[in-house]
Amino acid sequence: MRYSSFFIPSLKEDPKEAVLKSHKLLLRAGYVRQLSGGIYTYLPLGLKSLRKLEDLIRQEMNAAGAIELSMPFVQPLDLWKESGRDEDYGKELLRFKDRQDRDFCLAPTYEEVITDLVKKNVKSYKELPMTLYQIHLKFRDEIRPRFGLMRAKEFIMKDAYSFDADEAGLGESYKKMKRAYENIFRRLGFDFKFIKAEAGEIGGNYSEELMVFSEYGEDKIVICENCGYAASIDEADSVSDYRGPLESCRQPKMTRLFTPDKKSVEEVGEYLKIDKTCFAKTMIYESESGFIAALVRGDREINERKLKKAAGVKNLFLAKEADVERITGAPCGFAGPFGLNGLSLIVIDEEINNSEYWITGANEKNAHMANVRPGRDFTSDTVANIRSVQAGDKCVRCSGALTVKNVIELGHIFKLGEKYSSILNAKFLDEKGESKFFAMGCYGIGVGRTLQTLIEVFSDEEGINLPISVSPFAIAVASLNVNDGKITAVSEKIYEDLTAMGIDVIYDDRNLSAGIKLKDIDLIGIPLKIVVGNRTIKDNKYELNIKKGNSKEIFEDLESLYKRLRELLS
RNA sequence: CGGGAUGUGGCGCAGCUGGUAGCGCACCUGCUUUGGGAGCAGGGGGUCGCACGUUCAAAUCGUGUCAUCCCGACCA
Repeated sequence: MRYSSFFIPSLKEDPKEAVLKSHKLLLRAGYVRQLSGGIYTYLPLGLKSLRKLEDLIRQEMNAAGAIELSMPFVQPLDLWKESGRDEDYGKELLRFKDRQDRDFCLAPTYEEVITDLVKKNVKSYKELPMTLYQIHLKFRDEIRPRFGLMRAKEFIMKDAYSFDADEAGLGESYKKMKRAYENIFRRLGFDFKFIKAEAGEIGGNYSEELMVFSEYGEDKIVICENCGYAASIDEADSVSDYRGPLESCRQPKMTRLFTPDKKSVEEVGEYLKIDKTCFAKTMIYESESGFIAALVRGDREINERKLKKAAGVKNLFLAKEADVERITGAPCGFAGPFGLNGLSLIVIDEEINNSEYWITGANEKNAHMANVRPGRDFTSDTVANIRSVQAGDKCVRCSGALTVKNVIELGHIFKLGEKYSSILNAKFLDEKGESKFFAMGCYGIGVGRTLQTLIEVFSDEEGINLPISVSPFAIAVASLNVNDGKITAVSEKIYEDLTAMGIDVIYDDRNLSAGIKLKDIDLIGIPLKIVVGNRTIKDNKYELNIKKGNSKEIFEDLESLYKRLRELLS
């Protein structure tokens, strides 16, 4: 491909709408452009890279015995009403009507359609097991799309669905897919880990998320380096062996402390010169079944997912200031667990229950209370683990020190069991002639998100630095002066030779200064480049640059250069 | 949906105590240049997001609205 006849609108400066490094690079290197919030055009360069990534995924899916198909992006809403997920998905499901006034939606996922398809076309156990997949668009009307392709409303996903005769078969299909995922992400060069997860809207009884480690990941997981325990921050457990703060706090009754304008644990702790771990933080939440007070140790964060579970509620958010004032009788920042009005539940963390004395808010302005004792000075309805694990906490399995790491979720695999087959009445006949529901699994990879994560993980100061298997071109040939006949002749020959060798090459034949061309090639992420300039002609030697490691190799003749290239590309 | 911020040529920004819309880059023409974002000369391009209001006069002040981005709940 000649650069001059391709379309690569690169940007010299960082676009202001991008925050994440990978998002800036996607835009600067001319891979994508945003049309509207969460909706993107893949430019030619981004598309080339995407296609290579898709092919790599396809290879592993096919190798695992999965069969590719393509399902419609626009789906009749009736199917979603039948499965009941019409309501489950809520506003994320984008609905509209056709000209006959029939209801349709854009596919946020494809369980309904695939189940319907298999139900109508697979009748016997002899055809099982079967795994079908596609690499296709999905649309979820996200509340807040962000970070480029990381969370887009319209996005590309590889989704696979397995159908088995029974639970044991499902286990086998699931294992195969998991292995395929491991191959894919290993080939891409990622540092990743599977962790157990909640099933979310998709449902089912068992699921694991594939997490890639990255400093800028939106999710956090907890890991024990000692025994290999790993779980999402919302699921992770840690030992509650904390036993009480200060000796001086052990008093027969509560003591009032004057804390003028000191609201946060941070401020009060500093003012009183007392460690944050001596405090019990009281937070007031609002839920569909009323107001809830939740207590954790002062240095900890409440994990709202855990709290939801412990309180048995679906919707949970921090109460408004006015409500807090009404319930506690004091401004925000001075809440304590006693004498609260209009509360439906008090949930305390295990650590709070384990220890005997705490400092809490006094439920009056500018005051806190010391020597507050669970059971004596206040009661709780539920004791549970509602705190987020923090680094240094002890592992529940081996008591090793836990670490918390940022990750990006790129894949999610589920054992669905009979969830969809039973709702949609999808049955086959087994060897005894009995009618049975299919045992299903489903397996997703966010393909666009994976592309951006590759860029997030593999880039340098100059620009994108993708592995050759997914970079838009394998090699660039830069002619540094297109007005010089000799340079052009050599460049053209190399370009033609490489093309004849079947190498995916981009030939920078633009009539621009050398600096611009070299910068552009580095920015857009071409792993290898051959530079043809004055020196090439003068010394009659050929120069190959390797982006990874920023190294340079010189060759006496083209044959030895090509030989080296074949090596690098094999 | 709640909280915060920003909308000015293609991109990045200045102008915002009201009074002729500006800079850098990019773009077009010519000449010179070509090993890391070239030089000179000339040139084109903006109803200042949109609407209404205040005013003799609005990019500038007010109200509303839309869009984009950031923080939260959701998720590949």
